[in-house]
Amino acid sequence: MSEERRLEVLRAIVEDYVTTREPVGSRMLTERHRLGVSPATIRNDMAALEDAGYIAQPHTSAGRVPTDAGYRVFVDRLAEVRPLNVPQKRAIETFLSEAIDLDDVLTRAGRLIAQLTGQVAVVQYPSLRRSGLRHLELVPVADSRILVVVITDTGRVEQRYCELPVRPDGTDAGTDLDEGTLGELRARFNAAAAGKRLADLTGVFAGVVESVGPRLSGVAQAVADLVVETLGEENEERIVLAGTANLARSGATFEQGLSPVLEALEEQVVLLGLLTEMATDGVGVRIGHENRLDGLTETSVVASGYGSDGDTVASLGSIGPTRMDYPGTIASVRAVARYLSRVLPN
Amino acid sequence: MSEERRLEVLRAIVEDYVTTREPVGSRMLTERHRLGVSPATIRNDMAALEDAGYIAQPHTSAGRVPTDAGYRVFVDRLAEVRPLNVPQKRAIETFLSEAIDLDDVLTRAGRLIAQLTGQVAVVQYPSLRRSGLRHLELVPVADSRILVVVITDTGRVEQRYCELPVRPDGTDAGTDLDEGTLGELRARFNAAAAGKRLADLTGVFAGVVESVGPRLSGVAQAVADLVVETLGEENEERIVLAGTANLARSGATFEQGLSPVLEALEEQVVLLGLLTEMATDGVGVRIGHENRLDGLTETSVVASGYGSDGDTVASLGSIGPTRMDYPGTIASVRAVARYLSRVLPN
DNA sequence: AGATGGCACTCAGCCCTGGAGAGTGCTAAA
DNA sequence: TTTAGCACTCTCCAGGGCTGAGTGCCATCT
Repeated sequence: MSEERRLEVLRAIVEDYVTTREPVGSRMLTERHRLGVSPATIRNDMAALEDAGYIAQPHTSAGRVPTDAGYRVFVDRLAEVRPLNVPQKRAIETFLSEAIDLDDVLTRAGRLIAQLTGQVAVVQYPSLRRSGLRHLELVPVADSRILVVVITDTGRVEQRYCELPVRPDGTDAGTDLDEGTLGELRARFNAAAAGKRLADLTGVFAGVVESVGPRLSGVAQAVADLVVETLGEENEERIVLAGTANLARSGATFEQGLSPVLEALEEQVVLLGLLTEMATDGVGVRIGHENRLDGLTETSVVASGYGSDGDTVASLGSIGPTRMDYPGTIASVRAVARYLSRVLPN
Repeated sequence: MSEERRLEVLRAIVEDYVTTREPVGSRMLTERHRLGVSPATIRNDMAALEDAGYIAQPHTSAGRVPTDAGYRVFVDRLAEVRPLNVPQKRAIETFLSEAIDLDDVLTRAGRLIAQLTGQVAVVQYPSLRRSGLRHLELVPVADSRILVVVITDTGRVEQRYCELPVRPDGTDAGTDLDEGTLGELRARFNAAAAGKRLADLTGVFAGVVESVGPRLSGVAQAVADLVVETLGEENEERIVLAGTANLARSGATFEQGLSPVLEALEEQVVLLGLLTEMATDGVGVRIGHENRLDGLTETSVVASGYGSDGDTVASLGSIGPTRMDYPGTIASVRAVARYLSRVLPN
């Protein structure tokens, strides 16, 4: 009972099951693949594979279905990478290059992956950690709050409301913040901080806060804190989803129904955790229960990091039923990640 | 056969059907509502209501189900507004006031509506049309493109890539755009345009383009065009979705399955059209086929405009099966719209 | 020892049937 | 105009029998 043939049988089972969505039996297998042996032999191999935990039967006298472990072996040892064809590559390139801003690039990347894989796409916004500060803008909004807009040199724009501290004497710090004063504050900040990286900012800002005098120092400090926090590492919090409808359309049927899946997808924080956890160089695959997340135990996640100059600033990926076309999905995710890395500013 | 009782029967049918999700028959009706007449009488009324097109039977000898027209009558003439209770109002207020920026406010508003109604929430980003320009920032990204960031006085931030025109002599306009030159351009734009409204900008910008000299005028013109376009009316294009999972969870079952619905929800452009179309003062309701959109013929949309100083700058709403709790949904949507209007800057 | 053919067994899926239950429409009477 | 009664219709469900796909095991062949 040769080891290679057994793996060959496993591959055949996975491939057939992915395309037909039906448990696959020994006869079908011999008919559709040139394995060179009879159904009875296959049955013996299947029994061994079942003992090893790679396949299972939904019920007695049904065909076999790959288990999570089976898919894992398939992905790690059996799947051949299948590069995209030229028209597909073209499509990616032109579609991404038509984007008008960062939001648009990421949205398009999401749609692209969703369309290529026929599954749900997830795209994480690039981290701000490595960015430098380009410009700071302060906009009065109400007496007690101003809007702080941070523009980084990677072209990312972040905005935050800043609650102004109350002065010791009880008056709102913002009440006498007229255009002029705010303008001066803005000018000082910009003069001091332009081009600086996050690591240096704290020191630079301290200087600014000192220089503005006691009347404004509270406000200045609040703004400085907010900017540092914004550029800090906790803030990689936005993601783009696309292709949710594919879940329902594909007829993918989940034991629990698809509401737990949809719920998991709405938990952006958790999704983010998953993505960052998987962000290595190259494409990573999480199969079924390998995702600890409750709603995603019947799905697989194929994710890849991306980033301009080789180092990963964020991740993107595709989520679908464990019974998915792994080689195709991996190829698509990788291709989009690469093009995205090339297109991104810096 | 009194007209009032007939309407009363219609109301009872709608209410029962919404709660039980089962076709409602004459006996049930007499048992659960104090109508003071026998089932037989109800049957006569029901026959009349059916002739009028307000109710229908899924099959002979099943109970009756309201039609789109029936819901319409219910909403227009029979539904009593049911204001939210105090804890709910509190929840809205505190949850919205915790938001850290505009994105966050709208995301939270979406979640709120989704949770209150148990349906899908849609929130449109405020229009830029009435905003004034507060600041313009130019960031070099590549030789042939720069990033233009527009900050409005309502606290909205928009970013766009700007493709630089090629000079007559064939050289890229961006090649010699160093920091200094770009800084000068930026300063000129800001000095001239700060505080101006869209209507006045075209003229102001023309002056700037003139003043920068022939070497930069191409670039300046490109930037000016882009800004005007960005603030122009075609650009109210973003929306937030929330609660998609509710669709599946609610067990709402659609004839066509829910993929057409999910697809419709992904068509942001179309959704936007729907929302703006419905944006009047007060809450508007579109029932079933009243939405022309293919995927939404089995759903109803409850939407309301919102905006700071009384005039509507955008809309938000809730989408669910035609068999929804209209009074509750209307109350929730209206409440969130009002609080949002109050909280929004300006 | 490994591969094969044969055979008995299991079980989901399908169709058919009959009965129960819910609800209607109609008619005649109050 | 309302009501009671009655016949009729139709869905839903459970039971029963059949079919087909697939397995596991055993004896046999190479």
